Amino acid sequence: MGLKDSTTEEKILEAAKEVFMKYGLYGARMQDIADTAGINKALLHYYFRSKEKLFDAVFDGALEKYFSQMTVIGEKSIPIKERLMLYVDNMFEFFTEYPQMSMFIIKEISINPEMFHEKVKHIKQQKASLIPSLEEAFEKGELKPFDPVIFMVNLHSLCAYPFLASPLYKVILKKHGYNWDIEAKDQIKQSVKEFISFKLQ
Amino acid sequence: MGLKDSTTEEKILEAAKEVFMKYGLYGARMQDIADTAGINKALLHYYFRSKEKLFDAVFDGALEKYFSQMTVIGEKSIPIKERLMLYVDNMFEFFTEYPQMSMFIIKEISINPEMFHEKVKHIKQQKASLIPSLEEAFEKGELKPFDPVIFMVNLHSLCAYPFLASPLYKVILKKHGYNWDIEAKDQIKQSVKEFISFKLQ
DNA sequence: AAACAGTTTAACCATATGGTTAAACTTAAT
DNA sequence: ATTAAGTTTAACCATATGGTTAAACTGTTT
Repeated sequence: MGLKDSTTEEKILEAAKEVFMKYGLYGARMQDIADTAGINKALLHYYFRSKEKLFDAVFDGALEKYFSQMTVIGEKSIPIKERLMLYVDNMFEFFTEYPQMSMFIIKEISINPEMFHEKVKHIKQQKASLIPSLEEAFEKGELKPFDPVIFMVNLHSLCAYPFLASPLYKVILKKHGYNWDIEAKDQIKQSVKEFISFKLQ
Repeated sequence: MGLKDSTTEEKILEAAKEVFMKYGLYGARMQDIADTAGINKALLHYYFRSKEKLFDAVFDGALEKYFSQMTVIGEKSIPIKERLMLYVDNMFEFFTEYPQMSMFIIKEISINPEMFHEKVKHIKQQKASLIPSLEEAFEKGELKPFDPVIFMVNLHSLCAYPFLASPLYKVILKKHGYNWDIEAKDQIKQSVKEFISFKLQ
């Protein structure tokens, strides 16, 4: 089996990403993927034995990329507040590049949680997290203590939701005279930083 | 055509809600809906002419319920800060009752934005919003001024995302010793209130 | 050039899918 | 009891769907 970067295999994976991310495992059609890749439908089965296997390749790739991103936490030498700001920058950059990724992952997990339970075991256990750094900062008195896990939930909410809901916001914000792609996204990033600055004062 | 509350029609709508919310328009199967409702597949077409019509009934209902909820903004006599806290309570209550609704609406809009553009015209234009009340509070000097639209985006992020991502959080928070259904949800609500309190000081 | 392995295609196959139809059933009005 | 209208069902239909197969094509090795 050609594990090398066959152009065909790449084309298939690219097309599969596009179609699976839009319609999900159930909603996606193999013919649609083949058409998008510009190849014969039988080739899909030649490179990936079945729809499920092809989906797994796409989903595993997404999961890996997503959790890698979420564990980019910067140098420990940098002050925690600055690291949090960089974290916000990273998240906005990531979600700008992959706006559908959160939706895809969350939706597929909600349809088939068992599968995720299986996969989460294979993901490198408990990767780097900002939580220990926050706790350290509490001890050193650099930050007023609060629950770091709940804080990270809030932080992710502020960063991820605008992208998740961007199909909605593109319509709604326009009514208020904002353009999502041009200014709104950056204004929101700025406001997230202000929001957490208040909390960190 | 029986527009009265026929038990069969209700059963169909209930089942359709369940299946469409889980799999979306493309992914849902009419047979699945019929089985869930415990009726014959042909009955679906008797009450709703086609899959699309049935979907529309479900989606329109969801859209109506969603936008109604988002425009419950409380009495103008109540101070703005209290009204915002009540707004948070309302959102958490709403998302607890309909945890899949945000995902459903956003996902379907992202697949078919044109349809949403059509429907949004029929929704009562520009329903009640907290934004004018915020602006009024700025003028009266009750609040330090900030962009009220962007603030509402942040507020919705903080409230909606935890529910959207709950399939993920149910797994991830468990690793940190939190149980989503028992305490985490309430702790997050509390933290959202603190978060916006900082901003409003 | 012959042999060979890897790749691609067209033609299939069985089943699933959205939808239709005509007949059977139910219920209330005459 | 008969009629009529609304409701429900089983049996179909055409097409879409995931998947298979055997043959054809391509490039490399001998």
